[in-house]
Amino acid sequence: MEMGFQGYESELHVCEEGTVVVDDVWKGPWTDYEDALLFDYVTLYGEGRWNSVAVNTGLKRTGKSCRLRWLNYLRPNLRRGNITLEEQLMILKLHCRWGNRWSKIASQIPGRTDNEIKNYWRTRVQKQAKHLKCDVNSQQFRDMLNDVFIPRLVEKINASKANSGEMLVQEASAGGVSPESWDTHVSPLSGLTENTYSGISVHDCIESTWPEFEAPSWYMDAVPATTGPAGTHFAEQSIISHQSDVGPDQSLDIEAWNEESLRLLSQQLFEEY
DNA sequence: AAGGAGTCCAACCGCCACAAG
DNA sequence: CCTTGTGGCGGTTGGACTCCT
Repeated sequence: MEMGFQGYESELHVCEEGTVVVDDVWKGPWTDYEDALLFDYVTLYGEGRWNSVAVNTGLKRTGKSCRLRWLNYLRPNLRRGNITLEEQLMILKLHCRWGNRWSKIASQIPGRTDNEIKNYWRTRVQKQAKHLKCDVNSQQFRDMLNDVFIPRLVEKINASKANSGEMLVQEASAGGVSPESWDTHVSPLSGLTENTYSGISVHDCIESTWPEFEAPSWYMDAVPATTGPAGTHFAEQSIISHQSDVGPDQSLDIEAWNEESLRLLSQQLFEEY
């Protein structure tokens, strides 16, 4: 063995099922041994110099592969499980600001990886756009996010907070339309036509593909379920360019992360708009 | 029960930026 | 400057899993 990382000299010699060897480099799923080896090494010597990690441990993986495995799977403080409502809210808001800059978005959501957020966006959010037959990067879809999805998320979060007696998250000021103000925001956005959505009911779309966004009563009242958003009213607003960086990063200390800090960060995000 | 469709996610790929020589 | 090595990032893919008919 090349530079045997102590304790593992005799273990890394069998290529497990599913692993492919190309030019003496293993590809495919990581084995428990590889994980343990990488974890122990990085814990001992720290992150960085990933090609050295591969060489010094004897792992037949590329440095890139080691880095990815560490960041997306082995790194401590990774948060597992479903994306919470608060996290969904932050993803939507931060994507409005930064676009597909997944690592930057991930840096604001402790415990989540850029890969997770990217996957979430593709499987959940892009699906919405697809069902609505509009481009996920289009102004129309961003308006939908800001006017329908985000306010609804805030509503859901507040409902759950209210039940537990916690402080409420501020109503989205990012163009969010309250039930009371709905009729006063008569400003149909250009492009929001019957044709754009091909007659698909936004409500039906949301219901079928994104259950968390169970439509609130004010939305149901305003949007005819059979015709979709055409002819309905959306608050006119300026969408902050996803290219524009606003203020310094406000990363949280991962070590100190908890539900409360995430909630506070969510509030900060609203106040910035 | 079977198999086809849809979903999710880990892992890889290609490109780019940057630093060192 | 140019080349090379490395790390980081976003996009894509393939397989496992779940759901539906």
